[in-house]
Amino acid sequence: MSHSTDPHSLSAPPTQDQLRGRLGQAGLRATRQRVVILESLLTLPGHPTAEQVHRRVVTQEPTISLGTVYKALDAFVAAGLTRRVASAEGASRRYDADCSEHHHLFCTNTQEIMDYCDPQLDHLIRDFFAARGLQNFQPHSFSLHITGVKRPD
Amino acid sequence: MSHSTDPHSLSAPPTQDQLRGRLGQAGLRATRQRVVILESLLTLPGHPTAEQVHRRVVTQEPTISLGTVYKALDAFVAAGLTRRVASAEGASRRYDADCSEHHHLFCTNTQEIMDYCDPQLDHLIRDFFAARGLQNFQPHSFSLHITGVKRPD
DNA sequence: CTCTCTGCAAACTTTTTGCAAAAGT
DNA sequence: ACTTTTGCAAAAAGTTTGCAGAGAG
Repeated sequence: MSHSTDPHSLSAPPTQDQLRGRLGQAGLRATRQRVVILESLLTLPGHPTAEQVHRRVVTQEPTISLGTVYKALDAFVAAGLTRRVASAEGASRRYDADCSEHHHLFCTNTQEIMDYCDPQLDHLIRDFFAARGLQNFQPHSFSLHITGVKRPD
Repeated sequence: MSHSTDPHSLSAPPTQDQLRGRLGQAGLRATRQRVVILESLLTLPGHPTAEQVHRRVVTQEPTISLGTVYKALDAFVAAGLTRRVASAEGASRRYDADCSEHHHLFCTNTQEIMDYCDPQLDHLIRDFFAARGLQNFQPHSFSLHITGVKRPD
């Protein structure tokens, strides 16, 4: 993607300590379970469901329960570490470790949801609404949902 | 909303015949149930859940079952009469009778989802992507999700 | 040591499915 | 008449909750 950044593929995988740090900063206890859950969220492609996070996480922490994943994800969302992404076709809830403003590419073939960051686009949209104004609505944030098909690279 | 049009409030309520026509064109049999379901979708404010459609529809057709509402909505979506709207905070699926391209205003106070049509905005976005191009993605349609708060009129 | 978090299981909500009877074309 | 659709009820899928015991700070 020429002008976009993908938060999942940019940086080296976060260390245990970085993950613990993020949890601590958010006021959450850094349990083994939460560390692997947060790690999964950061490394799993797209916007996984609780189920997908659980499947990934049981390989590292075999006794972890799906309920714990739900509770941890709720805690992350409440703490602002993570956000819920409206799921594309009404399936399960999806979570995104990236809280910065970004947009989504939704592929109708593979059902994948990819992040798309583009400050220039953000700027364009903000300017548009700054100039135009909505009569009875005060916009706060924008997220563009782009439907289409992934091209073979 | 100064420059937008709301498909739910624009026109006079559709007649039975118009509803039947729409169903027929879509290749669906015009049963009593489907007529009232489609009517509810068109007149209900926002983007109702199957549950909400059912609650509305049982007043006119008391024996209609929730399962029928689900099946009818699925049929509408398959036929292109209706589309699913990604629900805001992971609640139930929501449906929208309007298939034309439009955007959504989501109020964080009332949890309402309002339609927002703006050809100028569409144009702006299309131009932007026409000029820029995405490397491995062929965009097809765009929908802007605007989060904010409703202002008292 | 204290308080939060986990694991488990049960409850709940939402959606899907199967099938016989009813209704539409 | 022929098929699709309905209604019902049961099952599946997804999510939440309560509580006793384990683990973090």
